[in-house]
Amino acid sequence: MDRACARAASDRIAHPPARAIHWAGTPVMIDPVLDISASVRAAVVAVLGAAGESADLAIHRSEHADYQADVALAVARLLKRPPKEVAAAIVERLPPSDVLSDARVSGPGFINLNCRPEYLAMQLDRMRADSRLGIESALHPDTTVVDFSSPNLAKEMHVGHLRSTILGDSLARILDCLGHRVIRQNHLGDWGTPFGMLIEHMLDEGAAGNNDVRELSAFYRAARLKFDGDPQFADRARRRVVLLQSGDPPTLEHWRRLIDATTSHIDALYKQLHVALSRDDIAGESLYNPRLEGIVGELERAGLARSSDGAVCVFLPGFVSREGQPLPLIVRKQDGGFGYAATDLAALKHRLQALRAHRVLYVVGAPQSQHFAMVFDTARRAGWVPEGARLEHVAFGSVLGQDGKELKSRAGGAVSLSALLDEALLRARAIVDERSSSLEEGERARIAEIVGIGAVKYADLASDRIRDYVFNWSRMLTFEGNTAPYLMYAYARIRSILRKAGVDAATPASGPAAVRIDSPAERALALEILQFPGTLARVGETLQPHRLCQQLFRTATAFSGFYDACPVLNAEPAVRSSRLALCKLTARVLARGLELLGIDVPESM
RNA sequence: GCGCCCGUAGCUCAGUUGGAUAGAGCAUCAGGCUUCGAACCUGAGGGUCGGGGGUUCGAAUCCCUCCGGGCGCGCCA
Repeated sequence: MDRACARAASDRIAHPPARAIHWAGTPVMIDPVLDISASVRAAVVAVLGAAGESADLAIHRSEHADYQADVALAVARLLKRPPKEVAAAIVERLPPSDVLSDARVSGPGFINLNCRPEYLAMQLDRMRADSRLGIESALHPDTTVVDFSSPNLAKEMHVGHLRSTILGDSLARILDCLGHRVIRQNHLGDWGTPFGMLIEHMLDEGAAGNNDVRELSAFYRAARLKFDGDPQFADRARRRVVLLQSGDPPTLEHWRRLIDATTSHIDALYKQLHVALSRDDIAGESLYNPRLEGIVGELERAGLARSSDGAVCVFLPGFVSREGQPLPLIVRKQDGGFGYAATDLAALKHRLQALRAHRVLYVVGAPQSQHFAMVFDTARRAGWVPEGARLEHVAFGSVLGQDGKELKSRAGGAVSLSALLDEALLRARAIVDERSSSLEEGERARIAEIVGIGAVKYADLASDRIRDYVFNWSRMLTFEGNTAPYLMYAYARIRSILRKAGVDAATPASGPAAVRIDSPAERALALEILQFPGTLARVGETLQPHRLCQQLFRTATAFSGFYDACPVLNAEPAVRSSRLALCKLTARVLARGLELLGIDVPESM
């Protein structure tokens, strides 16, 4: 288990376990590992003495029991006794418990642990009564900056932006849910040499079209061709950059027109994608322009940066170039202009000092890992990074085509994001029309939107982000296995049951304990549901939303098994109300989990 | 050349930071709808975890080495 849970577990030895449910954001310890740890810890201390206080209990889910503890194997060597004997001694010393029904030694020294059904039911009831579903709020909330999406000015968003946008949105939601103060930063690429080129081309052509970014994209390509082929134009473009950077009013006016066109384009896409990014979150490269001079000066005075071949560079130990020479981080170019290293350094300093961030996340592709390693290292050496602050490059793999080669926008082969989403909607609509032909037109359209967008996002989030991603329609829109539609279908079936039973779906439960755990299918579902808060806490540390996807998939699978084995509506009254409560709790977990991934759920489909 | 990442079933992927016989989905085969939604469920076959060493009671996981693939490595961002 994660560090937070381990800490909470040891607290429970010192203080009597609080059984009361706490409301309004105070921690509700749901995860059975916490209570199991307390019992096992007591037994281990009884066997080992003080050394047992710090021993790793290694409690986790098991195929052979509800949970297993591997602590005996780990500590056997310290005691110079056979692991099986140590395990038996620990089992012997387990205190009487309302948590565990049985514990036995197995294999070379594993301790298999089963929970009492009444205990699982009680934990579920506590979770049901909690509007936060047992998700603990961080005891020491961090201010966390999440830098993600980062489209470019005057260019259409394409598949290459998809991962950063979706991953960043999900991580921001999750960290926010865990009680941290999240500051979203959309590092819009709105500054640099391309804009001199664009504005110069605008002036040549008399206009830059209207506010349609698709036109602007063509405009961009035309300007680029001219820039590459016409040295005189290239010179004018470079001079225009200087005018832009020095704040020349007519130049700025044209630049703002580009900004307006771009923001209306990306706003529409964010809305369609259900990504929580607004204009207020835009902190583009231009924002840092006035500070670049000062940043470079500061680095020079600190002895970190020095002149090299006419540029100003930071040289860091451990970074070596192709020729074996020290590898520079170029903060100021030969021509006096500032590169993206300077901008990133200024942005980082701003986030640490003005925004007072404890944690800064960069949701940016893996190819830039060396760049960020150098930027972070420089910031530390400059003394900008407070003790304990974390700078993390949340790296992800490249988007590849079917041929396994990287999709590159400059090659002209990149699929535009809006075209991609349009196709996702069309394909989802065809499936919904076929499967849910009895529903009305408007209803089918709404479902197709939820399913289509959700499928695309989930396909991206469900695989480990560090791996390369092969862009593949059938992968995105296959509705089987670990996919959004599978989870949505489980949710829709629950909602159907709840509608028939007249149960309100969204609100926390009130009243006395109602859940009973009798059958194996109920137990399996209960154990998955109770994993939810701990999984979220873990994702908050590892920044791997695919672990949340995995957990939701296991929960939905367990529900399908339960659905198959356990009739709800026709069961006898006590069983019926218990199973209804289990259904409703499952629905809330699925809906909340998907919400944290930025994905909507349909009430029917 | 140096550095980082990846390599797991025919395909697409997990593997809870070192634990039991390496798990899912797709595909294949065999079953299950007069009962809450079959976009579902149950079962079967399918593996030298890229190769080889090492550490360990115990390795897909940690270390070394080799092979294969990708990316980065001075003025684009």
